[in-house]
Parts: sequence; structure tokens; C-alpha cells
Amino acid sequence: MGKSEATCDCDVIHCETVEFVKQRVLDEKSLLLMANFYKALSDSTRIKIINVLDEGELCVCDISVLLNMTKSAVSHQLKYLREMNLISSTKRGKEVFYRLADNHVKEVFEISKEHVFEERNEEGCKD
Amino acid sequence: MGKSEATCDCDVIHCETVEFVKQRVLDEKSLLLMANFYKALSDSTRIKIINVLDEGELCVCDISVLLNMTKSAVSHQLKYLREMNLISSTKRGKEVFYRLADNHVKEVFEISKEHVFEERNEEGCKD
DNA sequence: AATACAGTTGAACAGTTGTTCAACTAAGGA
DNA sequence: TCCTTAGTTGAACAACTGTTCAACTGTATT
Repeated sequence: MGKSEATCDCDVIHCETVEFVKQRVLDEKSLLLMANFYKALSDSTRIKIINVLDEGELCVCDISVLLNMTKSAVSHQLKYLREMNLISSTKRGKEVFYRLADNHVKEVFEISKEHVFEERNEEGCKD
Repeated sequence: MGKSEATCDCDVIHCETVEFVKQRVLDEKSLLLMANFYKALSDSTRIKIINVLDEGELCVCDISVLLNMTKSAVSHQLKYLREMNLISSTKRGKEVFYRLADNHVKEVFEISKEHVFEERNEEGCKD
């Protein structure tokens, strides 16, 4: 005994703290959605796509040229991003134009940009 | 000819747009750092850890109990998050206490929370 | 000194993910 | 109608990732 039921392999050390936190934690499903949101941004191809779309609407060929990748590889990632609602698209003639879906994406992109640049300054500072 | 050099398998369609964007795109290294920042948040175990540490400082056992996972699994992810500078730790006696590293993490966490909740309202709205 | 416990670590395995390839659809031009 | 081009798609393969397991370190207790 001692353990409540768990796959966890230890006893509760700070019982009150754990109880306090337990009551405030987000539900499993929301956390999974958040993780998936980040997963969409966690690949270097996809973040490059977000970066170029941050400058304006682009077709698949434009993106392929900018990232120096095949249309197929880009198209797969565009599909992923569209399904995650981070981008949206419009077909005009033979071409399909993509753009960022909403401001959340821009906001998060901006903050992480700051985060990364601060980190680089802290680490590689020379002045 | 037609192609500049590329692994890309198409010609430039919107030459001016592409040139415009090309000059504004972030450097490869920064984008890779950003992708890695998101990668740290893109796993459901890690986002749960961020979520519980958002409520306060916790030791490895506390986290293990809260997530219902082994100390080993949690410890591996804590190491990952520490190396990515998203969390920091202090050893006190036998225990190691973890906390969020800075406000960027909280900020990004908050925005993505909004993003997710908005999305859930749009999709699953019933009222 | 011996034991118990908090936490870490590396190897191994299974599950996941990104790109390639080839085949495909759809729209425009000859 | 036929050909070309923009873009999509599914299968396959290699590379990567998260958890488990077992062995380990370091601190406290007896």
C-alpha cells in the first residue's frame, strides 16, 4: 500500500502541495490540444512556412522556392498546418494561395522570436 | 535551365513576391531555435509538467504523482526541459525542486491556452 | 556501516514523423 | 481534345522520440 493506485513509483511527499495543484491543473484534453498546437510549430519546415506566410499570401511554388524544397514535401506540411487551423487557403485558377489563419499564430510566433533572441544574447554575448 | 540551382521542383511564379519575402525571412539558425523551443512544448508529458509547474515549485515525486508516471519518465523530460532553459532546479537535501524558468514560458502557455479554448468554442459550441 | 529513498542515466524497444517517389486530379492553353 | 503545369495524395523508408528497465549517485536515517 501507500500508493493510491498509480503507475507512479513513489509516495506523495508534499501532500498539501500536490492536492493544491491537482485541483488547478487543466483537463487532459485541453493539454493535448495545446501540445498538438506546439507540435505544428515544432518542425523546422513548418516554422519556415509560418515565417514566410507571416510576410504575406503565397502559393505552393513560391513557398517551395523560398524553402528550397519539393512541392510535395511542402504540400504535406501545408496540409498538416491547415488541418491544425494555423493557415488557410484559397484556390485561384491552378494556384492555391496560403496565409496565416489568425492572430494567435502571429502572437505566439513573436513571443518565441523574442525568447530565442534573448537566449542568444545571454549565451553568445560578446560586447 | 529555369531553376536557379534548387532541390525545389518548380519555377518561380511570383518573382517579385518571392524576392520581397526572401529579404525579410529570419535566418535559418533562429528558425531552428524557435522550432526547438516549440518541440519542448509539443509533447503531452512536457506540457503537463509546464502546467503543474505553472502553479508552483515541485519536486520530482510530486510531479510523478500528479502526472501518474514513473520518476524515470518524468526525470527524462525534466532534463529535456532544463536543457531547453524552460525550467530550472534547486537541490535541497534529497529532493530536487523544479520551477518555470522565466515569463516567456508563462506568456506562450497563456496564449496557446486561449487559442485552444477559442478553437474548442468555435467547433464544439452548443449553447 | 548499512539501509532507504530521491533522483539520474544510458540502452533498448516501439511508436511516430518527415521526406521521397510515383501516381494522381484539376485547371489553362494550344 | 491533348498537353502542360500547380498541387495533392498514399505508401514506404529512414530518422527521431518517449517510455521502460536496470543500474547507478547522493543524501538522510538508523
